[in-house]
Amino acid sequence: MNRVSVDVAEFNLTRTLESGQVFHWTPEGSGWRGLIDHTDVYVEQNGIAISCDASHLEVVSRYFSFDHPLKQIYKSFPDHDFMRAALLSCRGIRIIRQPHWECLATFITSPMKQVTHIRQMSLAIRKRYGNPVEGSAINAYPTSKQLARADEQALRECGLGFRAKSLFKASQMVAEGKLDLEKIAALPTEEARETLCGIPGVGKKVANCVLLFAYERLDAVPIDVWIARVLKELFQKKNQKLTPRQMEEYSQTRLGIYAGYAQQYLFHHARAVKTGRG
DNA sequence: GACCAGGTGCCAG
DNA sequence: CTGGCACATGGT
Repeated sequence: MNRVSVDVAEFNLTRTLESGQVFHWTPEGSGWRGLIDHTDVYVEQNGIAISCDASHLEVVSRYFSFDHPLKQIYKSFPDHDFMRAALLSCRGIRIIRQPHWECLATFITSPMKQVTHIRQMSLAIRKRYGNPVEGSAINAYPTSKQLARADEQALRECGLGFRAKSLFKASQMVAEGKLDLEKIAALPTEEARETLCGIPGVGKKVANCVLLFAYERLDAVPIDVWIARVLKELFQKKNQKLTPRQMEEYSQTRLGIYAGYAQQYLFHHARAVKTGRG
């Protein structure tokens, strides 16, 4: 165990991990512990200094996207009061590069669930089906083959409710090779989205989450209940209603070329305001 | 106990 | 293509 430290401007570890992208990290000491794929990692932040085990630095740098040009991304944000407020309270959040299957599977469990519930289900699934990792209190996220060996009823016991069927079927598709998640990475965004939407339990919103959080499509905008409210706040003219189609259009044309980033800041800020943490 | 949560699939017009 | 509704679970 040999700790190293690197300076990263425009990075806030805690905000990033609490912004609803990823659900299994746990605060420990003055830092955070979690699994990056199968690697047990402990990360700390002191000012702009980020420290972790030397052997993890490469994995950590990629996972937390230290290469994203945050200054440039901030310049691309739309010029609105709410967006400025979101930047103030969310500064330093980076879009994480998650493993494809882990990201897809966790967001299949997300519809009509609060962030804390998604975390609970995710941890329950890891505990029941995932491989143990030495030094880690939680298991690795189970592979598609491991979940395909489960059954719908057992998945329901992890709190999934009606989402159990979708996750089970999706696991089978991937495990049987009917769907190659690695191939999706090479597709243009529109085709990648269509392919993802062919998976049970995956509609536009979940597809966009997966494109943004696992396939590096920084212009993908998941529109959930929170972002729908924000889009109305930003673009709805009074006495007019914003249709889903219009929200989709605005999200693509008015949030800048890093629309996914803008969306993440707006999402987190809107939630923080609501829960009194903003 | 009503209400809401990072929606999706299906069915009717 | 668009709007309405059922679908499970857990926390205020």
